[in-house]
Amino acid sequence: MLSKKTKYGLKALTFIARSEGDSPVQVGEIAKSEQIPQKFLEGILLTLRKSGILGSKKGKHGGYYLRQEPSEIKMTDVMRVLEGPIAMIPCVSLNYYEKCYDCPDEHQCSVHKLMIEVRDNTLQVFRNTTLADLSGV
Amino acid sequence: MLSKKTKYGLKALTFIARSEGDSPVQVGEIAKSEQIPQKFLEGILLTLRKSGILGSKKGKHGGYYLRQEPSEIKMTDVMRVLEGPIAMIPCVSLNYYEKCYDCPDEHQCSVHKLMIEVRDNTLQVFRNTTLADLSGV
DNA sequence: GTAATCCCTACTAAATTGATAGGAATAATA
DNA sequence: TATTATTCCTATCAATTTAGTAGGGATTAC
Repeated sequence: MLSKKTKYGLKALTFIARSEGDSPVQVGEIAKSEQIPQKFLEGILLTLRKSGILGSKKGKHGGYYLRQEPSEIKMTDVMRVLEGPIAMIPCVSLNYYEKCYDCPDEHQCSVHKLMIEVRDNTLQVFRNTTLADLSGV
Repeated sequence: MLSKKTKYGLKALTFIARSEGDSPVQVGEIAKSEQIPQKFLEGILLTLRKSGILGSKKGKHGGYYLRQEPSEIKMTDVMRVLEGPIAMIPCVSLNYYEKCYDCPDEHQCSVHKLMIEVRDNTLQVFRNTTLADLSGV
């Protein structure tokens, strides 16, 4: 299941991409428009900022803005920040690999083989999709 | 993340497929060989039996067996029984559709569009993979 | 009748999720 | 300088899910 965090994060990014203006976009504005609990969204945008996807401006008239063009922001990066590893199981994760304690030889593991395929297909989608595709910008 | 339940279930099915003999395969045998807690595995195999993928024989010399040839057992069915919906979000689920309470028009939702693509790609993998592919039988 | 096996229910500890609360730090502006 | 609006940070919490354990009933082979 996609977490609410990821869902809200994607919606917020889309909203920001569509609000391309001079001034940054405020959390309250996004929260209200997308029906997301504001305090929850605050934390999500903070995560996105710390990961380098968003920039922020503090204080009055502050808010968030994209650090790159929407067409440069790939879903692989966004999803890894929000949802974590793309692989469904650590033993096939490119970025968070971990051996299965119960698997003597993973090249003979049926689950491993299947999950490699799922991962590759999902990766292909995320690599070929940018925020521009999501937001229509 | 793939649950342990699903991982164990897939390994057990693979084991049973590879043990094609006259007599059914016993839980204890699978648990020992695949390093799965036996009581936990019992419940998983029960689920697979109730869903019609496995058959069982009770009593002494009892155990579990496949109801179809491995090449007839599709991953779509297995995954739905073990892991639940294949879609990452209910609003793109074919079998467990649910509207997002916060989404006025899902055809304009960026998350929706992305998750449809992921779902289609994952479905393609599961539709084209059978237990025979997993077990090499 | 005994032993082995599946079947079923109930329980539990730990982790995760989806928040909420309160306030510190910062910046614009009157 | 004081006020206000905003991001930033930490802590807490309730509900749910996950992974597993426990105990015993029902059924079958021998």
